[in-house]
Amino acid sequence: MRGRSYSYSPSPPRRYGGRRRSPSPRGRYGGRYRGGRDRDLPTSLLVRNLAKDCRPEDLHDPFGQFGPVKDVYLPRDYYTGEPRGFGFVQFVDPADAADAKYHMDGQVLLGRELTVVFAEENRKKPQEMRARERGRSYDYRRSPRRRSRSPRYARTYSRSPDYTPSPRPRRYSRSISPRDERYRRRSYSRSPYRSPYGSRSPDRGRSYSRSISRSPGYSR
DNA sequence: GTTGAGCGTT
Repeated sequence: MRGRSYSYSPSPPRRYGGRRRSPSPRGRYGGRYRGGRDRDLPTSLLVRNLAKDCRPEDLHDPFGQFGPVKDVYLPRDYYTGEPRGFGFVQFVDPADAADAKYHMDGQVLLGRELTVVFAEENRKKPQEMRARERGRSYDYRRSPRRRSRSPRYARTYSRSPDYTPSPRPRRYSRSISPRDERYRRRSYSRSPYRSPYGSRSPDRGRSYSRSISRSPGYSR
């Protein structure tokens, strides 16, 4: 239980300044980094001002001209499913990312001027976002699904042409669902599908089901 | 090996 041990971080985490957005127009990677270490350069670009109907393909295509794109991800609202209007394009080579940023920044895509910057923050995990849900509007949790039945379908990322969406035959997904949250409030292990009394077919053999649950009143 | 609820949505 180390919770958040950032004391052990030998590398000083780059301070993003909290909420204050760093007004670095040039950014620290304005030009070519003469350190020689390319790995230090970010490979993820944050593309802002995307059209609502912008798809990962639309980004992957133009951005891919500068180099192999590792991944394109368009975050969407988890509850409403609406596109947030920005996306991430990750390159394999940071040099390509810098090049793409330079060239694509200001370009018009789908009638919108793109704003490309380097992704500063690291990727966020769902668990991290879950904590964020507290700060969010409370009303949003009431209607989590707007487009699909499950948020799983809300994903709009294209990673690979052959990406397998993790076809889990398991129907009882333990995944955290905005709706599922309500269930966890009260019971932890209780399955909503199974009632303690399990009256699945009350019409049929009701006395029968009873006998299964308990001894048929046979000798106490 | 990774993370799909990624920060900058009008």
